[in-house]
Amino acid sequence: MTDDDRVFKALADPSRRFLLDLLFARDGRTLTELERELEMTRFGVAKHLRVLEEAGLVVVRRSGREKLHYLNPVPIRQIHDRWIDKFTEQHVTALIDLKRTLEEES
Amino acid sequence: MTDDDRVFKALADPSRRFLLDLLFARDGRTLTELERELEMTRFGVAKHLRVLEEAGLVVVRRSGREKLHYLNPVPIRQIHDRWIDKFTEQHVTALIDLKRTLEEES
DNA sequence: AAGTTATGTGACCGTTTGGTCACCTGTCAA
DNA sequence: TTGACAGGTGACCAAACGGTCACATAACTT
Repeated sequence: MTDDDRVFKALADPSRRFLLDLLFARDGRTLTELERELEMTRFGVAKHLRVLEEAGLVVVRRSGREKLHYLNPVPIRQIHDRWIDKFTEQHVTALIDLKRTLEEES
Repeated sequence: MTDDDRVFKALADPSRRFLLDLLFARDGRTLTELERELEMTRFGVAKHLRVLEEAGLVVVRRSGREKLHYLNPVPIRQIHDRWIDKFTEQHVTALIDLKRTLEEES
């Protein structure tokens, strides 16, 4: 299993993406804290966090018996850079901004 | 199955990511042309392309009996924007550039 | 010390997924 | 019109994945 394989496999599950959303909104949460937000047993959440951690999408810091989880944006940016070059980036961001503007008007 | 679910599921397979790499290098290829680059039957490749197409990562244009495939960068950019805000983006790109520089020196 | 809180492990099971095959449709060229 | 070429469909099977459970370890509290 290669590094990037771990990253994409980790992102393939909606529960794990939701965990990233939670950490994007607020970093440094514990397993128990995150568990409350999902309709799933603690074991399930722990398993998902482990997958995210092994993919490098989440980094952890121990503090006593607690394990604090942080979002690591680097792998996400690398996905971006793999298929979007500097030149294309300008067009795409402009396109997305335009789309957003049009949707707000309607 | 939501839109973004389709995108992430599509990206979860290494063969499909390789197809995106091929189209990133050169757009507008046919199934037969792409098939030559993979060690897989035509049916397998067709199935993967279909998944990429349904996810909106690849768009197609018919030309007679040929089907030309193009890479669509928009969903990739949206993944980026989901977990990297404007502020963080600067730090992350700087970090990745630095990492690349250090690796080139060694 | 004893109870509570936070997290970790390995097994288990139903579902999904990757890849192949036999067979079929549509298009171009001689 | 006959054959070659480009692509599509539905069924099938082995392997991987999501989620749960019983059980276990470690740290804080009183």
